[in-house]
Amino acid sequence: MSEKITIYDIAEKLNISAATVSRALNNSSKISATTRQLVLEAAESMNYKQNKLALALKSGRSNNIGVIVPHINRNFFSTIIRGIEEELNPHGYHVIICQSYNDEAKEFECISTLLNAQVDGILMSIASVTTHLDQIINNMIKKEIPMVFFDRKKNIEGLSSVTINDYEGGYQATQHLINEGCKKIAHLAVDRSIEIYKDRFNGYKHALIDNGLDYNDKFVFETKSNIEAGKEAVKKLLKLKNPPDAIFSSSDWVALGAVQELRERGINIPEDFCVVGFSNEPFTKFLELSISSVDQSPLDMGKIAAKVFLEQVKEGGNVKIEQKVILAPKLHIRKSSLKTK
Amino acid sequence: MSEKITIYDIAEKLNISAATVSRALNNSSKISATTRQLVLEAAESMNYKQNKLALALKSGRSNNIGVIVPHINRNFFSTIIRGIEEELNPHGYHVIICQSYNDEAKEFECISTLLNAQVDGILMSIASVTTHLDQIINNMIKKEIPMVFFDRKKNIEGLSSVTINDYEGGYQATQHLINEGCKKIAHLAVDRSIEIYKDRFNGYKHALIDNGLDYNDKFVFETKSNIEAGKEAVKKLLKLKNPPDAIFSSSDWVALGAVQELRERGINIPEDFCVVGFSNEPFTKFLELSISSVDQSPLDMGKIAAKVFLEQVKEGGNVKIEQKVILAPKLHIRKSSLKTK
DNA sequence: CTGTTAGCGCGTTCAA
DNA sequence: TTGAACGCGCTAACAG
Repeated sequence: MSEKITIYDIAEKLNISAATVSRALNNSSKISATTRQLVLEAAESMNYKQNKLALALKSGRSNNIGVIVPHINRNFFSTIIRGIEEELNPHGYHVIICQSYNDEAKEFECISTLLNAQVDGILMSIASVTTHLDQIINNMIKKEIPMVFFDRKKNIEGLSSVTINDYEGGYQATQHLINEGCKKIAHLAVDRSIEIYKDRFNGYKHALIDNGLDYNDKFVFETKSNIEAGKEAVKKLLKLKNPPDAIFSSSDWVALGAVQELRERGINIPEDFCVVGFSNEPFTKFLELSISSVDQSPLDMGKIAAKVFLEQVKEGGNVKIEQKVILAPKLHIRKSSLKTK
Repeated sequence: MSEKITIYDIAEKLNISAATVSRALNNSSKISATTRQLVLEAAESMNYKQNKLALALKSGRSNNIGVIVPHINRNFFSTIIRGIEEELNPHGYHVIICQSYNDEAKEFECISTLLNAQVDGILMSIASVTTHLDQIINNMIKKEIPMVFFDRKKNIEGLSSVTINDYEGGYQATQHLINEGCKKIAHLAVDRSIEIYKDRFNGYKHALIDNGLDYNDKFVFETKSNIEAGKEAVKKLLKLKNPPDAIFSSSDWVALGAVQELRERGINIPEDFCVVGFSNEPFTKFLELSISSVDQSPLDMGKIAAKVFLEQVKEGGNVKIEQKVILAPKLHIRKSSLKTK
């Protein structure tokens, strides 16, 4: 009864050709209103569903687009994905998600997988700076499969990206700590071979310099992006002869770990030590000791990345548009860094 | 150079037929070792990639499976998805994710979308109890497209599900509160038309009865699953003539809102009021006032759901296997409900 | 306005 | 062991 219904089935029933059915279904102009009506009704009653696969095979387009993120279970990334979906679904695109787990090899697999699945484009946040990526991206450019980076990008000619101004974010966070009276500000940087973390670090560094404070190598660590890493970093920092009185962390999770370790040692926040994180993960807000953090407006980032992709395909691949959208970061000041004035 | 390479291209190069190329690539037995070797080398050098779309059109299988969850940005669901991926990727399946946003109509769209995309199966957690679902699921059964429920299921003959024992979870949480000396335990239930919430409620109710405590309708609210709803619920509960001294919430987010509201009003937790949540979201653990919660082992749930799906397709649709896997919940006791003895 | 034909890329008959 | 032909379901080109 509900076996696969094709346009041939409905053509047969109506004693017309499959092509006519196709035209009726696709709102072609070259068809009479009556037959169109007939076809539509028949299709409805027979519970016809278009086979997207055949369409994809025919058109060379799958209407699927791939999204690659390091981790799906970070609010930042899941929110970006929501933004992408909200923008793309109305245009008939579906989103296939892969996780790179910040692993180069896994990321390579993700791209291959998606390309095998014949996606019409890839929106991604890179796991790391890899040379492998170069050749695969060259292939994509030749095949005219758009790739759009969000958040973590690579600078590749012809490819668009949507990022925030991470330098500015790092600068704002550090300036805020300085304004609060912190003199010895440490920085926990994650992996500075990735542009965003490098930029945040540079923002931090230049804010120090611009304010006449010393930049100190010993105050900067690269860590994993998790709670434990934050705890470890604090342990190391407090062992220094002249320990810091504040931390600007490029990761909220690291910031959280730092806060936990500091409190465990009886250090008062924010009176004796201030902490600022990055990403504005929801938990930073609802902790009793809420953590200041830099918001990256992930929903907008996702939506804009999707829009950039749509413009790319709209141009039919003839016009190469390379957009570099840079969003403004927004520092949310909370208890962890706000000394009562 | 890297235009689309088909088996015809490599057939032409080798002066053989496309069929032979196909055979070589698919490890057919009916081919000589030499030609196979030749084909494999040529394919490699020409950077041939199989067109999965054509394969899917031909075989009727896409190697994509759809996953539908209410929200992607809940750690519980994103972890389930990770479990599904970890289990399914090695078998060549890719995962397409859709969000139903707990909306019936949207959920209906998700299923249609996925079926249109010719997925080989759907793993889902339902948004609500809908009659629409029945007919669409009947179609899937006829078409022999497996559907597996996880967490939020519907009881439909022939369909498998992976859930936890929510009744037991509710019972454990409530028993724990009773053991801590709480006498008047309220329950925040989300939507009891959904089985899991009904079961948790029943576990709560029977724990009360089994311990000789009164069950009181006025102590049970249905709320949305967010922080604000928790705050509102507490406001209402505290207005009662004889207010409760504990809350068992079916949602961690609601529990968090409740805790926030209670503390805002200067009520001591856990001394004067205990709170237990459900889902074991990460934040429950790292709050300074950590919240007790019932863990649902989402990673296992995802993996098992995937395994159930794999067994289903392995049987080739001939054998109907209906599995109802029920995992054990695990209560994690934290500060919000542990009175110092 | 409608029908016929062809082809998207693949696997799988049926012959040879 | 290999090749030619076909069909999966659809749309686009060309006729009529």
